[in-house]
Amino acid sequence: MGILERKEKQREEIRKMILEASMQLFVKEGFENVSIRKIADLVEYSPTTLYIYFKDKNEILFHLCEMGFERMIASNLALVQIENPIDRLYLLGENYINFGLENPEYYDLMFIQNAPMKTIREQNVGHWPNGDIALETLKHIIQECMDKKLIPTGDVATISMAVWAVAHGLVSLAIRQRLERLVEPDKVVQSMHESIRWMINTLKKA
Amino acid sequence: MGILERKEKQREEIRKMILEASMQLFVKEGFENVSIRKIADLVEYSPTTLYIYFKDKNEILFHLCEMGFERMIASNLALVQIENPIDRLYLLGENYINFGLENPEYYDLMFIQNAPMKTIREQNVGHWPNGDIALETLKHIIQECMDKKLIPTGDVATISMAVWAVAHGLVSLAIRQRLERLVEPDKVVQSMHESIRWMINTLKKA
DNA sequence: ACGATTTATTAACACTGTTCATTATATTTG
DNA sequence: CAAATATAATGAACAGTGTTAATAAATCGT
Repeated sequence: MGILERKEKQREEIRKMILEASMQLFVKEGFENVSIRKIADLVEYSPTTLYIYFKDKNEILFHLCEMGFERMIASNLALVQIENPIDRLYLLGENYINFGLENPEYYDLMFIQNAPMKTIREQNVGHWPNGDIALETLKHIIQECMDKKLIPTGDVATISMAVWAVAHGLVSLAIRQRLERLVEPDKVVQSMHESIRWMINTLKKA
Repeated sequence: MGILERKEKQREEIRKMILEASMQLFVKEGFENVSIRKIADLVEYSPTTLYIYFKDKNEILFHLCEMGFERMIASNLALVQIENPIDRLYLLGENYINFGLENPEYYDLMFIQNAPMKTIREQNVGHWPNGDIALETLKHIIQECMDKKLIPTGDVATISMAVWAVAHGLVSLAIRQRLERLVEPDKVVQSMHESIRWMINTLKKA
C-alpha cells in the first residue's frame, strides 16, 4: 500500500503547490485578480488541471480563507498570557481590528465573501476548521468573564455575537470606505479603537 | 433653447429607463446577475449604447444603491412620530436590521460592495446624497439623546459609529451566513434583535 | 508487454465589461 | 432645400472570466 500512500502524498503536494501559488497571487495582486488561469500560469499547469485537484475556484478560495484564519489565530497567541479575561477580550478586539486593517484582502475572504461558505455547505458538510476555532476563542473568553462575574450573565452565544458584531461592523465598514462618511478619514482608525474600548467598558459596567 | 431642454429631458428619460430595467433585473435575479448585456436586452438597446448614458457599470450600480437608500429612508418615515429619542433610536435599529434581512441584495450594494463608492470618488466629488441622509438621521438621534441627557455625552460621530457598527455587523454577518456558526440558524434573527436591544439598553444605563 | 487507470491538455462554451470604428439619425448652418 | 455637422446607436472585437467534454500522454497493475 506504499504506492497509494506516496500517490496521495504527491497529490497533496501538488494541491499545496497550487494553494501557495494562489496565495502568492492573492497577497500580491489582491482578491479580484486571482484567476484560475493566472494560478495555472504560475504553477505551470494547464487551467483545467487545477480542476483535478480542486472542485472549483470556491474551494481554492476556501483554503486561502483558512490560511487567513491561521494568521489571525497566530496573532492571538499572546492572549494566553493574560490572566484577566476582560483584558484578554480587549486585546482580542484590538487584534481583530488590526488584523482587518492590515490584511483587508484576507478579511474579505474570511468574513465578507460568499465563496468560502459555499464550499463549506457543499462538501465539508458544515465544517469550518479554523473559523470555528477563532469563534471558540471568543466564546471561551466571554464565558470566563461570566464565570468570574466580570460581566453580567447571559447567553454566551448572543453576547459573543454582539461583541463580534461591533468589531466586524467597524472593520468591514472601514475597509469598504463607509466610515469616512462619519468621521474624518484620518480619525477613522482612532475612532474604531475608541468604539471597541467603549463597548467593552459598558459591557463591564452593565 | 427649448430644444436643448427637451433633449436633456429625453436623455434623462432614457437614463431612467435603463435604471428601471437594471432594478427590475436586480430584484428578480440578484446583484450578481445584473450585466450590461442583460440590461441592454431588456431596454432593447445595444450594450454599447448604455455607455452613452452611463460612464460604466459602477455608475449604474451607484444609482441602484441610491434607490436602495430611498427605500430605507422611506421605511424610517414613521420615526418622526416618536418623541423619545431613545425609542426612536431603538426603532431605527430594528428597521435597519429588518431592511437588511428583507433586502439583502440592496444591503449588499449600500454597505458592502465597493462599486458605488468607486463612482462617488471618481465623479461625484465625494457626494453621496441618500447615503449621507441616512447617516444624518442616526447622528441626529444620537445628538438628541445626548441633549436630553438620556445617554452619556461624548463625540457624536464616534458613538454613532459604534451603534452603526453593531447593526451593520449583525446584518452583514447574517446575510453572509456567518452567524449560523455561533447560534442555531433558526435563532439568528432573534439573537440579532436581542443584541441591538442589549446595545441600546447598555448605552442608556452607561 | 498490454490493458486500465490516472493525469494533463487542447478546444470550446457561454459569459463578462469595455472600446473603436462605422453607420444611421437628427440638427444646424449656408 | 441641401450640405455639413453634431448626436445617437451599433457591430465587431479585445481581453478577460469559470468551467466542461473530448482527447492525448503518462503511469500503474497484472
